[in-house]
Amino acid sequence: MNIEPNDSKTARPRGRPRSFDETGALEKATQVFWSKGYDGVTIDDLVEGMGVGRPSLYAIFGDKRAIFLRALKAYAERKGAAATKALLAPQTLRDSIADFLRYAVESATEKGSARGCLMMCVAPLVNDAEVQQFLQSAVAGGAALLERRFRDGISAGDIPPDFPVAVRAIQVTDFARGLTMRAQIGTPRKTLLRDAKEAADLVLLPRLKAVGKQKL
Amino acid sequence: MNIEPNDSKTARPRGRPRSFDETGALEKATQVFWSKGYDGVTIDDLVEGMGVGRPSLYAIFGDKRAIFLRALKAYAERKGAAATKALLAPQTLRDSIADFLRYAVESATEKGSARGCLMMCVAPLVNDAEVQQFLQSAVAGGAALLERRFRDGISAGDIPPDFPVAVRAIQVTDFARGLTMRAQIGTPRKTLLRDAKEAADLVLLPRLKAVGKQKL
DNA sequence: ATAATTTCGAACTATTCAGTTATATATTGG
DNA sequence: CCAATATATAACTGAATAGTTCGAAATTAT
Repeated sequence: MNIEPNDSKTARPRGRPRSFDETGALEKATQVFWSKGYDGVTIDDLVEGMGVGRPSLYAIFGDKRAIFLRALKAYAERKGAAATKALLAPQTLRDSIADFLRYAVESATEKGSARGCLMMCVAPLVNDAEVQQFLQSAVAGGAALLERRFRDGISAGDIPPDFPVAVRAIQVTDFARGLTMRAQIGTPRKTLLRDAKEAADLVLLPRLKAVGKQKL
Repeated sequence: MNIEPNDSKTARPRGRPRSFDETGALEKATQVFWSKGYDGVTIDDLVEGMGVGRPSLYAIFGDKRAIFLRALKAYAERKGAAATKALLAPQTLRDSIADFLRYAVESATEKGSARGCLMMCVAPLVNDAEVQQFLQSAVAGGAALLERRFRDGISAGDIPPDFPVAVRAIQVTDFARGLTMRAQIGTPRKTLLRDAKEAADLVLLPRLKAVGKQKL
């Protein structure tokens, strides 16, 4: 049983060829963890879901923790790249923020995949220092990216120079988290897309002048 | 070993008295689930954490699922009552919203307890129809409560009559979710309290007039 | 062809875990 | 004090689980 397309260039290694693709197996592992949660996953779940035999799984990927870490990092890289693309595409600030949140909703409500998000809904419950540290830096990175986009918006004149970029960047990420969490518990995509749009509108509102704020 | 205060009135049942308090044991179960996640908890964890012997645990509470359901419902009632209190206390709308979000942050960063929230961070991962349904109604209830508070704010003149109450109510809950999730992954309470304050400010901003909105 | 190398498939082992059972203990009622 | 009742403690049982071992299979190098 040899599945490999064997892309010409790569000199084939010596022994029996693998019956699976390493990257593909990791993506399948992501789905397994995503749908069952870290602690809910057994090695047998991974064996079945990844299509990799038990001994190969241990030899090539290591134990559950190691598999999760690799899956998480690969997942974060994919999602991060997509989010960055949505955010930094040449368009108005409003469209960038709206696209960012829309992407969050869409990927959290994709058909064929578990709902929610591996990084927001699953990984935070993993009781492991390296996972937690990775999450912290991912969160910080996302906020930093958004802040940068807001600053570009000031340069472009889309928002006033006194726009509170740091605060609003965090607020966008909090909205993304809230929307994603609701996706996980079954809120329909349509509802979330509407809410994402409203959220984008809200975070783009400029500060009220002091006199107006007093009234509240 | 008899711990019961035995509050006079209650006629004592016949056999050997229990060495634990049922409500207290459930609160301890909440802590166990909260800190380890549903799937991460074993019966032995509950036996140790609740201070209830194994056979008594099965006889009185049932299996893990039953314990979780009772713990979740009791927890939701406590938190819901506290949030309602913060929200409906006689004060300005701004203070109500700010208190609501502040309470969310404080209870998600309490010392001695796991960080985050049983309903937002743990329960969504439980693969059980009754749990999911309970969460959905809890989410809807929270949003309805906030919407009511916003409407009262219109009556009181705190916000204009065209204030988008439904949208903003959902946005407050999304912020609460985002803040809670960040609490779980270790964001300091101080940071979150600041962000909660900013979030309250943001959701109270009135809609921009059409002419202003065009510019963005 | 044959040897060397790598993976695959299936079975094995020790451990952990859920749920139960048996016996001892504490209490009420007569 | 003795019977009845309810809980506590400890040990037991069968199933699930993690990680390993071993022979068969597929491939390359000679």
